[in-house]
Amino acid sequence: MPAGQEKCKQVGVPLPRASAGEAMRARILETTDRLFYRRGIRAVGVDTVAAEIGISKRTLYNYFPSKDALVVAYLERRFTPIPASERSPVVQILDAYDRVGRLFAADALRGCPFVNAVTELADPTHDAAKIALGFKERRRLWFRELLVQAKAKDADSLAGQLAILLDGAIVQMLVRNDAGMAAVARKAATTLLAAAGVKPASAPTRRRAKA
Amino acid sequence: MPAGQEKCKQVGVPLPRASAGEAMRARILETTDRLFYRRGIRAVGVDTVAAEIGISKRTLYNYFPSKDALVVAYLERRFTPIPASERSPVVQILDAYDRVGRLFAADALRGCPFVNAVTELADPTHDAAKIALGFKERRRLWFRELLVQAKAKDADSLAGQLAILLDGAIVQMLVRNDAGMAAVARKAATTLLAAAGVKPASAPTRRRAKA
DNA sequence: AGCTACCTACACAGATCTGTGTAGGCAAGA
DNA sequence: TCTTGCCTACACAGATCTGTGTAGGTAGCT
Repeated sequence: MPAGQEKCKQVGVPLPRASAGEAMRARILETTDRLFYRRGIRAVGVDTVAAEIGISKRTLYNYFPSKDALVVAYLERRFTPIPASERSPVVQILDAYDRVGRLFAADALRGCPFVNAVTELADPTHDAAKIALGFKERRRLWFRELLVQAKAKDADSLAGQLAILLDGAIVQMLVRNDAGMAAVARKAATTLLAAAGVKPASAPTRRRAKA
Repeated sequence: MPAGQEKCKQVGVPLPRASAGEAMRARILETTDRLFYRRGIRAVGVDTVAAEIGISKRTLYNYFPSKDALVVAYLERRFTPIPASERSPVVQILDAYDRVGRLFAADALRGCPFVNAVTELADPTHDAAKIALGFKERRRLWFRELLVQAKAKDADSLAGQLAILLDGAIVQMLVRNDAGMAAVARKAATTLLAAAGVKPASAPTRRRAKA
């Protein structure tokens, strides 16, 4: 969905202002992400977003027709592709737990944005619910693919278990305000992997996580 | 915190209306619970609660001085003591996963009320955050006690892992709209228990969950 | 210079929310 | 009967929110 085009009415010009429109859109989404994620979607008004960016509310509504559209764009922007990795499947899986732990410790994690949106909006028919479902499903399939590569027994079920562990760790970090829950989940993941016949990378629990 | 007393100003009367006040308070909290939990705290106004009960907003504010107080009372009411059980520790633990699965299948579960409150209010200093933390900690300690009884290895760490699994299952049920995630978490719990030297009750995964 | 597209500032409609103020009804007990 | 306490109905203040309407400024392109 390219922005800045629907305004040009097919006049044939090579979209001279398209990049400017894209930049503005990016600025809006950056600030929206920060505010919606940190303070909550319902707690942040459109006025606040516009004021924080330094633009008028009118301009914001020129880029997004409604707050709902802004919410959807916010979640779609969070739905970034998983970067490919050269490392072993088991390391990639266990790294997922380390990553959320590090993010929380760096005060960059306030729960899962998709889960938060589902909770805040409380409307299963909202597009946000579909996006959240898509995100969870993609991660589960990613886990499953890695488990197949690692020749784990019952990769399908185990992928779901590992996904549950990851979401549980995020929730517990939020409520307990303790980044250590990520390591606890990681340890459980290690046990589950071992039970599925997958050997851990090096040491079973501890791993150097400098910075 | 007994209600209906602070109104009586110590005149010596044996609280003639105390029971009526208690009943009203209970009615308010029942409806509040249903609305806050199903539709969300921020989405439900005080007007809506009063109208649903069939009382005036003024009366509601006679029992609870603010919406925040109502939120706190709502969460405190959810913080019920864990009923003691005669059954084996392992069965009690695994039953926790079955229970959330059954509740979700019966459409009586829309995430964890404590986690939802933390997410919706987005304020770590709110009393709701403390109550939520207390709830999570109590359940972890309950798991730990049961694990000690079951002579599990490393009961302390395992209790945290099982708690993460339970919260993860609740989150995933909410987002995926699939009660089956409870059984997935249960299976992971069984694996973790087995790895800790604890034997499952009867069959390792399947369990008769009629009704 | 003139045109066009985008931007700002600002007001405003209309809805919603929390919390209070007031006047009066009604039932129980002295 | 009279008082007291609780309830209702209703209006309202004041804040907030989404979304729109309008007038005018400004920068780039022809």
